[in-house]
Amino acid sequence: MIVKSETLGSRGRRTRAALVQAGREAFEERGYDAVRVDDVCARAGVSHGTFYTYFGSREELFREVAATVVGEMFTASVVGPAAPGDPYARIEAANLLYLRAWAANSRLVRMLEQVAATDESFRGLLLELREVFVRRGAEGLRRLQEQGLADPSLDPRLTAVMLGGMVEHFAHVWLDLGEHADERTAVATLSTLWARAIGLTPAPSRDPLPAPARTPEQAQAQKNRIVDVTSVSTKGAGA
Amino acid sequence: MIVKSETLGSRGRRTRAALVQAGREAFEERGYDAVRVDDVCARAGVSHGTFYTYFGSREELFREVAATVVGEMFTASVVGPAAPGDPYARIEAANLLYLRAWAANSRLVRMLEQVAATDESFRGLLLELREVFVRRGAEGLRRLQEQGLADPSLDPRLTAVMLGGMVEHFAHVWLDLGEHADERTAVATLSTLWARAIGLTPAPSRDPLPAPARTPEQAQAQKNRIVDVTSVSTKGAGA
Amino acid sequence: MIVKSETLGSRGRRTRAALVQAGREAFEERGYDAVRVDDVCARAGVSHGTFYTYFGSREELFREVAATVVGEMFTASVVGPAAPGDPYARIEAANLLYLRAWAANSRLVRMLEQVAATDESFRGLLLELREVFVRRGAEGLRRLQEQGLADPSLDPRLTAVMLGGMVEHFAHVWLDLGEHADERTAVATLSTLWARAIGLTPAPSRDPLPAPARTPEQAQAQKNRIVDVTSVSTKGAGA
Amino acid sequence: MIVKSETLGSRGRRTRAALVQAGREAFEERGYDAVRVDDVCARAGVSHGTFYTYFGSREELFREVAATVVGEMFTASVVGPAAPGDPYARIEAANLLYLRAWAANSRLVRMLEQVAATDESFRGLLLELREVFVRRGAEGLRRLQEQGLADPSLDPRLTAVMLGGMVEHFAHVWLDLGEHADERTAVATLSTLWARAIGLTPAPSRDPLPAPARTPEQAQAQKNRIVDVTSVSTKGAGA
DNA sequence: CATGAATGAGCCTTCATTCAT
DNA sequence: GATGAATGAAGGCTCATTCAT
Repeated sequence: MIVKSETLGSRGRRTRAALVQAGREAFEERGYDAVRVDDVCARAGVSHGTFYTYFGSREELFREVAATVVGEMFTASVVGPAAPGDPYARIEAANLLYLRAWAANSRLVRMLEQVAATDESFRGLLLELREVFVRRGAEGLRRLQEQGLADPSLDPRLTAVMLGGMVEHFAHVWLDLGEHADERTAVATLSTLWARAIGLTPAPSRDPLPAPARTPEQAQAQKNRIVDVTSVSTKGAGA
Repeated sequence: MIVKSETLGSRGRRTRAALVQAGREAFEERGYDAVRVDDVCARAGVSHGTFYTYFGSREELFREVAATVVGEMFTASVVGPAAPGDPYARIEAANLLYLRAWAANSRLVRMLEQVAATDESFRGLLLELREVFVRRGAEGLRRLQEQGLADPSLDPRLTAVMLGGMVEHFAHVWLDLGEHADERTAVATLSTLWARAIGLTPAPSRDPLPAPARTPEQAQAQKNRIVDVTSVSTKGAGA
Repeated sequence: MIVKSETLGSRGRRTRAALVQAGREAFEERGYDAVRVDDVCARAGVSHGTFYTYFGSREELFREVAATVVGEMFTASVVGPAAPGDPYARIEAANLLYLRAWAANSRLVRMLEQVAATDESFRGLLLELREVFVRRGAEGLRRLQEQGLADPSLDPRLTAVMLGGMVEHFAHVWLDLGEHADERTAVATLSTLWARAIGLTPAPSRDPLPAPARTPEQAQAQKNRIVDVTSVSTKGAGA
Repeated sequence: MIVKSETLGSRGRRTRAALVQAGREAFEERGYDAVRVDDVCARAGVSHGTFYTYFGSREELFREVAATVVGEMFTASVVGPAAPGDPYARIEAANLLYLRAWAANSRLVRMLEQVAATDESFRGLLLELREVFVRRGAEGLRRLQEQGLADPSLDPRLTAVMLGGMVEHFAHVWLDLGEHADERTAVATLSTLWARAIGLTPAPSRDPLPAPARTPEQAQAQKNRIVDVTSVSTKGAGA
């Protein structure tokens, strides 16, 4: 009889948490398929029978671990409301958080992708995770477009998928495949590429070019305009 | 007692090829860990025992399949020498090929990543694969920089890693996770983002400011055009 | 540390009874081997641990359930002392009770047989159960033989085993295997067969040859009547 | 991959047969639920992995064993066509065969009943087994009724179920529960009871009573007639 | 007395690998 | 070379039983 947290006394709660933690470590270290239920139990210091008091299978444990990780990533990646008004700085701040969220969980998210490829029931969690980041990126871009600071002809969602993917993928290459870079440079470069890619324009007040477009025609016109990234913070950027 | 093709008579050669092909299909359909040696044998129409005449293990078969796939991707992604002189068009052509190479092998490359995460000996193949694309992208960028067409402050390799990752990742999201997009739009958007991100400047002779598009067709056509980033300031972005 | 009822306070007595009842239901529904101690506990509304306060094992619980059932069968199958003097009517009354006793407990007695096949210690209970019915049947037959109403050459015990078995077995086939029959017809037929088989003779005073029935009702009524086997020769069938 | 006999070479055929035989013995000795796959393998002298080459589970093995046993019982219980013309002698012959068929397989048939109680898919086999015997008995009775040798008012099927059950049940009590009797006496008594129960009349030619009834009315009348079993062979009957 | 968490023996099943034919 | 039968290590899971609270 598998038990959820709500039902448990403090002893059970502790055991369950120990299994989740042990599972998380084991998955990170060995990969999904290589993890044996007994590995997890040994790590958690319980007998393998106990495992089945709390989870019906390794898969179920992974579901819990994955949900935990996804939750953490949501939390960790929220740009505080007091973010700087400077759009570039906001992009940079977001990229830093994004990269760090991935730094903490890259392996597990890859695992989630792997499991989702086979097991339909994990697909949902994965899509949920991606959706949050995509939506956040798309909304940020839309806001900039509305403020006339970004190319209005870009499809916000598609752009967010692509540029978000750039950050996500770099995190993987950087952390898991050993591509050499320091965090500062990485964030700066990612942010520069991102900002330029969306045609980020400096704030209107300092805009050396025509006033922000408001009509579709104007928007279209602006798409082909020069991007002034003069005031972008690129401290630390460099190879 | 693994046998390479060179040693074999035509019968053996055929059997071996059947196993590789069957393995490739099986891996694509079921994922690395779910593939059983028996699945492969059944698909290839040979008995269990025969498998071990040619391969020492499932892993060895996968190594062969992966090498084949990597080879195909190299071949498939080479931008013909008769590529258009227009830098943007070249970027677009490369992205199209890149995306298609992934369309054909996305699942298997993810699998390679998965196996590489655990098995050191696959790491090399994966890095090799990535390196080819990274180098190609970095060299392209360096050429543009040398021609004064791209921001010279960008680190070519790092930029190639990031922007290449963008394409690669998008291919995965698009094909494996069902993100909706048509190939044309995808390639156009990726290319626009890429071109702008590196600060691509049009060849001096080209019209830097086409009149604003009015019709959808024009808009679409224009979307895939060169971005005029002539006046972009990149001071502070060091190489 | 098994506790019998005598030792217990009223709370314990209630818990124990709940377990026995729950066990009985569980055994009936799922069969001996499929019953888990947990099933019983859940059904009785007590925790695992509590079970072992009262019973040392599932087997011990079954022993108690079986004893209860056997006791009930004894009670239920006693033909009242005010039974009609008519021997056929007594046979019929006995068969009705017998059949009903089985209707109530067929599944559990089969289970007892099953357990007894493996576990020597249950053999006794089963034999006891059978013995009561056999003895009762044998004594009935002996009385009829003494009264000159039944074939004196039949071995009372062997005959009782066989004809009792006929009823017992029919109950099983009827209830457990879905052989179609209504109780009335079943009892009438069993009784007719039984009566004829032992060569039952009607009491001298009774009409040995009622006029042939014409209506269905009469036919039905007559079907359950005594068979006149007065002149049957049984030479050669020794006792 | 489970293998049926048809597909196998002689080696496989031998192994499979050994498993079936070993399973049969194991089931007989220990009972269904107590049999472990490994017991069977050890007895058959193969590794437990081999078991799964031929059967998917213990249940599947039992299905095969049960089918084999049922087949044997069919074969073993056929009364040869050259059976004596004397109805009683035929009854006796049939009972002897019936009893012996059960003597050989009593335990396994009880097991089949047990499994069928839980597993719907075994129900069919059990009912098939019973049906063959019931039908055979019912047809025998119907023939006697048509010949005016047995009570025509008896429902042939119901009677066959009951009297067949008597034999079947006795076999169990005798063999499995240790009721003491020698085969001769048992068969003689069963046959006498059976013959009398159906109102078996001697051949018409020697019938001391009215000519056989042909109309319903006559049939009904005859039901209450005396059974002359004078000429019945009861050799060996006696305690 | 009751609870429910923990235990671990025991059984089931899969599948990579070997090997005689 | 090919075959397919046999092997047994490796893991999964269940459930009766114990025990501290």
